[in-house]
Amino acid sequence: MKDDGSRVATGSQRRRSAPRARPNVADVARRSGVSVATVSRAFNAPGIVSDDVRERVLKAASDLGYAPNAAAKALRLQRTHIIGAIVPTLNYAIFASMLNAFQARLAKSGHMLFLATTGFDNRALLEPARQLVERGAEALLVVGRIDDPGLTAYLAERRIPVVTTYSYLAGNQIPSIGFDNDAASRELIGYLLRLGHRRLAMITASTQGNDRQEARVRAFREALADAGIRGKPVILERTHAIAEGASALAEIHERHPEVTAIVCNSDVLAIGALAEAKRLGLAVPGDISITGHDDQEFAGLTEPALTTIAVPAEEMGVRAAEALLDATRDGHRQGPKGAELPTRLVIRGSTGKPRKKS
Amino acid sequence: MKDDGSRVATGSQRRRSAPRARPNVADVARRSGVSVATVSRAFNAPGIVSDDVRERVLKAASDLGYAPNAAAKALRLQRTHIIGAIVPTLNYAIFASMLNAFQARLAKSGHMLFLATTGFDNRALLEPARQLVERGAEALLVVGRIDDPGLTAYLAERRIPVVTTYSYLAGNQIPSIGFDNDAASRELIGYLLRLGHRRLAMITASTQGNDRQEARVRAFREALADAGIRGKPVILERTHAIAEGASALAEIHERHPEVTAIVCNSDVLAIGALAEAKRLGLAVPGDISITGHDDQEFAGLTEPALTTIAVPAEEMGVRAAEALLDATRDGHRQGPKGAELPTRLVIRGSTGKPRKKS
DNA sequence: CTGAAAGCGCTTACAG
DNA sequence: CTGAAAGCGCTTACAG
Repeated sequence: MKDDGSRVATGSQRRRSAPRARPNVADVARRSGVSVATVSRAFNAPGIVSDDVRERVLKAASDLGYAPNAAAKALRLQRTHIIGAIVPTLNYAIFASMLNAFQARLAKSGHMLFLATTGFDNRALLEPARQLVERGAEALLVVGRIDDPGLTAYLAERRIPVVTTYSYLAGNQIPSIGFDNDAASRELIGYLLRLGHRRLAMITASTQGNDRQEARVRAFREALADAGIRGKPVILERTHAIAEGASALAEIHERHPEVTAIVCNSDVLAIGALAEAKRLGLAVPGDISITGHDDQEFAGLTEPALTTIAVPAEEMGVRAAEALLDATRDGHRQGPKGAELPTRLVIRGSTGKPRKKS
Repeated sequence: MKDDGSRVATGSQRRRSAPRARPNVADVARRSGVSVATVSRAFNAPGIVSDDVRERVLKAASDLGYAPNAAAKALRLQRTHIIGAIVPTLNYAIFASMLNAFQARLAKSGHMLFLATTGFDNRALLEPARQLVERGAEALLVVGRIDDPGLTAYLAERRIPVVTTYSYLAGNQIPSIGFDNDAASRELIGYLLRLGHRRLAMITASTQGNDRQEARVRAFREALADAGIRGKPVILERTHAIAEGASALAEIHERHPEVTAIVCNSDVLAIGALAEAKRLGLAVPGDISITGHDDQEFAGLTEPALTTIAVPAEEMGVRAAEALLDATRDGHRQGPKGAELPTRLVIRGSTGKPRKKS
């Protein structure tokens, strides 16, 4: 806890050597011959200060390179203008893109972003949330449904506005800005059924604490049932990686050769499946149709290009920022508002009619 | 600036209604029958407090849900434990990946991340840097060389440790953690020359305020000159987008049909070029070789897979975090240390011997 | 329109 | 080992 001595200094004999790194209101006040109160007002309520005094203060401040101390302001105002985000990872383009838009929107309103990354399991959200809040976050963006009642309680107790993204969850206690995972997957599956597919399989990322994957799996089961397709649906749960998509496809090929279409719950899994299909000499979509989820940039570039579901990543980021900014504004303390955003089924070359029965 | 009245309250009659959102040291002190000084010590210098008192304090704190106020600590300690990062965008996997590793490493040491995104032009770095620092960042990660002497001066004056990533710039005033762009590009170009290519073109992203692209362009010119290849090198400068890579390839095909190999300064540009080559009926690498830069995940998945340069994204993030953490530690105020990291030429299917002269 | 003073929530040198 | 008090840098109710 030792320092070079010039920064922290309690008592009266502070800063004897080098000039302090950052000038404060007192320095500006001295230089412009007014009180610190006036300096503060010149910045925060300029209309209330006489023109010449204001100019003098501003000039002095700029000469000195003065900028208000954020910690002091935060302490005094009980307002940090910091918003936190908890995302599974930045190594997934859709999250990165959402966050990019989120932070840009925050910056536009003079807010800072605190970022935490956790894995994909939303049951481990309390700790990072607490960290963020204790360090000053006044509101929180989270990806996916909050399952932990402890977290909900913690946030409610401190009146921290939260917005859940990715999944739009109607009627949930916590407002969500996202899309309907169930409907989006059903649309895709409906399209495959209409093409004539009867033997479908799903490759999903872990559903543990991941409501988005859960919803897609449920949609799959229900859509098949609704279509009168009997038998245990083929569903393989893997971790979220290209290689896992590949090995899952290999397993389906070996153990469920009747399958003609594979619904992957992320483009990453689909890419892996696609590569493995080629390796095995399967024609896509001739022998097997493959679909993805999210419409990452590379989805349009594979061979064949991937049929997938485009997801409003940027818009979720912007809307979440605005909802949180709003909920955090002084006076307006009634919680952020959710919003359901549309997805889009993007049909490309990786899907087609099922092969003739062999 | 109105509030619900229960949060900010100056004077003696504060919090008459609801209990305050967050308990403070005084609350804990009262509940455990000690002074606030002791409460503080129980947390920050536990060894100095008698066992039973410490336990009592900790119990009271936990009952109350006490957590220290970060702003107050920051003000008192003159230490925020916040580190800032300025990256061009999160929409580029390599930056996202670096940042992901950076923030994870910071979190492990109890530090928070402030993030700012600017475009690719490093001449616009002063404003975001100032924002970050004024809001409490104690150190800064920047991508690419800092060209603005105003920024260098600003940072030096406030003794803000900075680390520049991506480019390793030996002998620079500001330490850098990255790789040698020149050497990496030369290695790639050397490989193409050895394959027999004589007519090369380069597609680069904007070199404006982007030393990485600049270095690669320079390497290209010099490598060609060194190889005794005369004539004005074909260099197309585009913005950083798939479609731009595509249009650049089309232009090369039309105006420089003699070209047999195209060096793209990013995988994104290369992807576009690859797609356009196919569209034009050019065989890759039969008619034309195409290379990328960075080895993003999708680079191995295109058809043919992309020959490219793998870049140590995660490691740059981790090392930058450690360097900054170190430079920021109390006592140790001698500036972060740079490091040169290796790249790796990844040869895949998009490159081959040049076509026979037609 | 301006200033003196209190207080936001902490930590720590100083005394005991 | 513990407490009283000062002070980090701000803003604002209160007085003038």
